[in-house]
Amino acid sequence: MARPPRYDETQLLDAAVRLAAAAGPTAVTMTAVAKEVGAPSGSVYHRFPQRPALLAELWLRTVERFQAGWLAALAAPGDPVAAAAAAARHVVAWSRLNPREAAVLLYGPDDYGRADWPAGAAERAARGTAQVRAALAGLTGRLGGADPEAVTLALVDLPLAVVRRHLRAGAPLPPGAERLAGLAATRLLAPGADTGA
Amino acid sequence: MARPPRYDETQLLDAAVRLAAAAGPTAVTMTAVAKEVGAPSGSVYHRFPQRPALLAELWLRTVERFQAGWLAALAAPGDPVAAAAAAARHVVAWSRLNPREAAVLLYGPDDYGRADWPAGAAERAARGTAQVRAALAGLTGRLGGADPEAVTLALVDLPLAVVRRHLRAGAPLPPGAERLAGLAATRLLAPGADTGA
DNA sequence: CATGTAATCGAGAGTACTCTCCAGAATATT
DNA sequence: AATATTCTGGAGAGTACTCTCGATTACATG
Repeated sequence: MARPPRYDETQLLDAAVRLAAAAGPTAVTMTAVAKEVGAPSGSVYHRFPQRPALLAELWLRTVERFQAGWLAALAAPGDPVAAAAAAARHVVAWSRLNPREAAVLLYGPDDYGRADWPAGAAERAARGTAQVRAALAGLTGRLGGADPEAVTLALVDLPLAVVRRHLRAGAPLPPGAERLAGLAATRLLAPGADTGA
Repeated sequence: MARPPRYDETQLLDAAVRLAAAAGPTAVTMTAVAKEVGAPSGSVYHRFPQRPALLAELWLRTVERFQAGWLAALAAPGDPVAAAAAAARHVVAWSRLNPREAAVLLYGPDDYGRADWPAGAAERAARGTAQVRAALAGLTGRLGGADPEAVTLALVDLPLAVVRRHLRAGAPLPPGAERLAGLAATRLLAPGADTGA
């Protein structure tokens, strides 16, 4: 018994992703989102009571979509080094398929105003990072005493580094990017040489 | 024959670095810089006619300080892999010594409003990146046909990745960070396995 | 068709920032 | 001491954005 929505949450968040990818988190103003979808600003406030709520949802939706595939890639049984390489390659492959969402992730939650997020959002973010931490710890164990710093680097930060400059420039990823990320992860975690302590 | 300056450029830029490191480029407003040094806003405009001029100088001064040491580390004669590792380690060591300036570099020039920079600034930035590109090309040659993508990754993006999450969190770098960056660069560029093409 | 409900629409108040302008203050030189 | 010169200090106009609020619209149900 109600008027049907004309601008739904998904539509507004998609617009926010475009804005953030093009010009960074600060470009995601309520006014800009409204203009992007052709709505008056009041309609945006109907979905998201304040700007921090929109930014939180923008960040969380994106990061959760990303993590789902990453965790799946990492969960592959068998050789842990191969699983690590698969996860590293996944980061690049996902970025290639979703360049705008990947560009969102090049910034950190603080850049999306985490300090002002509504109550539930902080916990949702914590759950996500806890999952990632657990997965990293699990792999560290399977690798038999590797440096946790090296593991985090190989599986998360390094593949993002492969992708970063291209995404920032709005350029397509080079053909060998997945392979480079996988190779770097493999070499970094391969047994036989100590990875520090 | 003039009144002595009370707020000089260096002082204002140092304040800008603190603000940018603490809360990102957008926190560097003219008002905030003025408040940080205890001056009225007019005094800031006396040194920098517009905000983009201040942001440009903030970026360029920081990046040039960084590049000087990096280029020196890379220029070491002898084994190119060792030179690469030295450059990678340098990135981490410099970040450890200058965490606030390093935090500035975690963002890109676009985040500092490059599109609005005054005339000379764009050229200064271009000169810097040209030097870096030349150095990277030189090392690629000395390595004998390595993948340029891999070289850039090993010497620049990867060490920044080692350092990024800690700097963003405002946390000190872990003790083994230099070693990890050097190790990763060495393994990535070591001869004997193909690095893609 | 009448009614209830959720959504839209847009004007406008409040706030923060950029930038202008100019009177006055502090020095070096003559 | 007078003068020229550079800088400070602060008020205020213009602009962009956040958020509020009430009137209005469109649909589902009985």
